[in-house]
Amino acid sequence: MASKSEITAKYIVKTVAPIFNKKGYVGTSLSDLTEATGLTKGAIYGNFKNKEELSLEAFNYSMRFVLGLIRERIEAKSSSIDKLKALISFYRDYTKETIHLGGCPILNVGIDSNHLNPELLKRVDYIIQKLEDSIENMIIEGIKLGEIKKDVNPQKYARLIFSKLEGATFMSVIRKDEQYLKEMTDHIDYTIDTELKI
Amino acid sequence: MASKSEITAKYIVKTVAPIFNKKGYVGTSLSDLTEATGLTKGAIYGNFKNKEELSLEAFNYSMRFVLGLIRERIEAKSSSIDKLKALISFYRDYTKETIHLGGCPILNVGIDSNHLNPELLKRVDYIIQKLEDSIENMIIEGIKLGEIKKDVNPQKYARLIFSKLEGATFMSVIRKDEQYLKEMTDHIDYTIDTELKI
DNA sequence: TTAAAAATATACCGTTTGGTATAAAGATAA
DNA sequence: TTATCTTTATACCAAACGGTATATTTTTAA
Repeated sequence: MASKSEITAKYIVKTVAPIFNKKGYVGTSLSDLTEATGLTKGAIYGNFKNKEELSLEAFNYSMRFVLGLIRERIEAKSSSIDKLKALISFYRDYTKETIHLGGCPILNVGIDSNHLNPELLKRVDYIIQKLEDSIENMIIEGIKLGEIKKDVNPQKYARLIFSKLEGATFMSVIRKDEQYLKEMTDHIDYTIDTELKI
Repeated sequence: MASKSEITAKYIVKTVAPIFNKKGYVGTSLSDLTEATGLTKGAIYGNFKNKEELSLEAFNYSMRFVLGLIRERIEAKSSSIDKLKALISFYRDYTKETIHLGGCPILNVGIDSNHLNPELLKRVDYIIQKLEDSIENMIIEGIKLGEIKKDVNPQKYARLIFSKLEGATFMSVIRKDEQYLKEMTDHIDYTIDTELKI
């Protein structure tokens, strides 16, 4: 059975995750956190060492959420091409899927931590690597199973796809225009059909 | 003749631009600014209304710098395809070109201002639109002059190209790996040759 | 039901924040 | 050289910052 503080800790993380994601680490004050949670500093500092630890947990929470959605979509598919396209399809509605988080945590926390919080940046780097590896492995698997052309460079292709997705996400989020993600995901789908598929 | 305060104002903007770009608006304190400039609050507030105005001027300065470099490269070329490729080529070394600014101001200030500073965000939006229009016009010109296929959608293509460039920039900056920008610019060059060029 | 333990609230700390009023210094023109 | 005007430095302000010690409440287990 979960203790009281475990429940509180989870509640805090869930509640403050969108705030850290939107306002950034320095932009988020303790009073933002107490106001949003309805708790006091005592409750927060009883469950977390300091603001930095909480912000790291908040990022982890946001990423678990996003990665969970991605995993769901991918695991529902069997072939490599379908898995790849399921990932792309997820990003087609990415702004809607992550609106309650306040945008893409990779983008937000990546930029936010780049010159201010090396530990958080390391975590972002790790997550990106993980996602890229996942794309790369889909392609490798596709080649093995004869679904994808042998001369495709899996790592290079994974990097390109992920960069494109993040770029379109940035544009859609900043400009409040889904068109960027729509067109980019269509474009990636097209290249999968023409350049990857056998 | 430039007055004393005009020179000082320019010096301040130039000096603080990389700080705002790296640390963001809230992450940059007045003491950061006095320390970097060697001036006092009196000098700064004698030349700028407040921190917000200065941060806007800092972003404008950074963008003038970047746009100036781009313009240089593009104006050296005559054909539309060459202009397009000059822009792409600029982004190939984008991290090096903007390292003293502390990364891409569009990316940094875009994310930073998105949930905290609507006015700055509007300015970022305007700059993006301007750059996209510039790409779009190159393509339109290319179609007119018979260099680029007629069935290409200039606006759509401009959005795709710019999103790709920003995405790769993000990845290269965050992961400290030029490979993303190298591969992406190669890829865009390739699509120009295969999809645009007649 | 009660005593111990755990979790939360309150009250406070020194420091830093953005900003300003005023004093001092520097430039300018007569 | 002097008086005026502009620019910068100094000294100060209230408010907000992250964080902590302690008091109070709530949960837990006997």
